[in-house]
Amino acid sequence: MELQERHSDRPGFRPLYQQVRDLLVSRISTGAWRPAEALPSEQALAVELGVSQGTVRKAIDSLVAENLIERRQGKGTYVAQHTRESAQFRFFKLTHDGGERALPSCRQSTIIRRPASAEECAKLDLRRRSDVYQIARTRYARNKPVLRESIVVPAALFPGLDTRQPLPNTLYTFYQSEFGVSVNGARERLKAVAADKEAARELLAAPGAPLLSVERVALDVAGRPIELRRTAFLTENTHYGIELS
Amino acid sequence: MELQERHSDRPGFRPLYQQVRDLLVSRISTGAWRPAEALPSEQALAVELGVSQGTVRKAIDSLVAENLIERRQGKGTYVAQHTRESAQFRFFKLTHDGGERALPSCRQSTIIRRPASAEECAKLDLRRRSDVYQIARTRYARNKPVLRESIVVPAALFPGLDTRQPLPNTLYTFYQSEFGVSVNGARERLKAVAADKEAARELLAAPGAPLLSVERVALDVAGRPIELRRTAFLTENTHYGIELS
DNA sequence: GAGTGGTCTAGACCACGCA
DNA sequence: GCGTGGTCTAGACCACTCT
Repeated sequence: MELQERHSDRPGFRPLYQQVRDLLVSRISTGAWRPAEALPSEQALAVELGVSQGTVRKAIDSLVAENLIERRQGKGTYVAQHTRESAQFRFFKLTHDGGERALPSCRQSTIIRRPASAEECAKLDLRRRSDVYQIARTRYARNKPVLRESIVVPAALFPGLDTRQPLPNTLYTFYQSEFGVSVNGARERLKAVAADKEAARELLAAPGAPLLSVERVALDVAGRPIELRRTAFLTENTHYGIELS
Repeated sequence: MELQERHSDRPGFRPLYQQVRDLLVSRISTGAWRPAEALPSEQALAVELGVSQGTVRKAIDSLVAENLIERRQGKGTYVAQHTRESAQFRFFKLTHDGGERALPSCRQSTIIRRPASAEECAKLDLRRRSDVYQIARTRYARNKPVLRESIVVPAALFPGLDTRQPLPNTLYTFYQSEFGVSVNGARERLKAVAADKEAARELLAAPGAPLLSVERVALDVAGRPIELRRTAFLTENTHYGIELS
C-alpha cells in the first residue's frame, strides 16, 4: 500500500481514513469485491494497509452511510446488493395516495440500439456517436396504466441487452446481477407537463392531461452517469413522495 | 447526569453516545442552547457527562450529519442557524432550466387566523379546534409569476404572526430568528395537476394548464410537524431538482 | 469457543483561529 | 501560546453469529 504519510504539505493530502475509503471504493467499483461478497475483517484490512483498526472502521463507516456496503454484526462486512427488499424503493418514489408503495409492472417493452444524440452524449459522458440502447415501456398498477418511460443506457456497458427480453420490472437489480453495474445515486428534474398524443394513448388519458415528468440521470458507485431515464407519471391516485433533510 | 449504565438488560437500553446525542437534541430543541450559540467544548461536555471525549465526539458527529449543529475547526461547535447562504436552498428545490437556482420573491401576501380543519389537525398533530394562521401568496421570478402557495402553521407556535406583515421571502429563517422554531426536515408529495381558476389567474396561465403541486409537511429539530404548505409551480422554464442517494 | 462487528476509553499529536 | 476541533493509535470489553 502506498498510503500518503501525514505531515505532507502536498496540496493533495487527504486524511488516512479517506485514503482508505477511496481504496475500498476502487476495489468495489472495479469489481475486485463483488456485490454480496464479504470484505476482509476490519482487523485484516488494518494489518494489510498498515493502519489501526479504528481508521479502517472510520472509512467503512462512511461507505455504510453512502449505502455502498453493509455491516452485519457478528458476521462481517458485505458489498451492498440491490436485490434486497429494502432497496426496492430507494429510487422509486411513487406511492398510492393511501400510503401504500406502488411498484407498477410492465406488460411489454421495446428496445432498440442506435447512436446517441448529442444531448445523450453530454448527459451520459459518452464519446460522439457511441451507441446506446433505448427501452420504451408503459407500466401498470392496479390494472391501470400509470407511467410511460424511456430509458437510455450506453451500449458498451450492457452488451447484448437487446437479446434479453423480456426485461425484468426492476432494472437496477438486473443491471447489477447481469452486467456488474451498480446504481448508487441519481439526479432528477421534475416538471408538470401536458400529455402529448402518444402518452395520452398509452396512459388512457386525455391529450393535454397533466403528467408528472421526471428526467433522471442515474449514477454508479463512483458517481459516473449510467442511465438516462424520462418518465411521465399519471398522478391522479398516486404521488411522488420524497423526504428532505 | 443519569446516563444509563452498560450491562443493563432493560429493553430500552441505548448506547452511551446515543444517550448523549438525545440529551444534546433536547437541550437544543428546548432552547437551552440557541441557534448560532456555541456548545461547550467536547472536553467540557465529556467531563460534565462523565464519558470520554470520543463518546461525545461520536454523538456530535451524528448531529452534524443531521444538519443540527456545525463544527468550526479551531473555534468550537455551534447550533446550526438557517440564515446562512448554504441553507437557503435546502428546502427550496426550484431551479431555472439553465441551472441557476431560483429564489422567487413575493409582492404581497394575505394572512388570516382561523380554526384548523380536521385534515390540518391530523397533519400538524393539533388538538381539535386549535387555531392556525394561513398565509396565501404568489411569488415571482424574472418578473413572471412562478408559484402560488398556501402556508398553514399552528397559531400557538407563532404568536402575533399576523401583525408582522410584510412577511419576508424566506420564512424559515424568520421562523427561527423570531419564534425559535427551526425547520430541519420535510416530507413532500408531488403531483401534476391542472390549474384551477384562481391559480390560472394568479399565474397568468390558461385554466387547465399543468402545474407541479407540492404538499409539504415541514418538521422541526425533534421531528414534530410545524408547517403545512401547498405550492403550485409553473414549470415551463424551471424544474424541481432533487438528488436521490 | 472463535471470530466478527459495536462500544468505550485514554492519550498523543496535528491544524486552525484568535488574541 | 492557548484552546478548539480533527486525526490516529492501542487496547479492553460487549454482543452477535456460526460451528
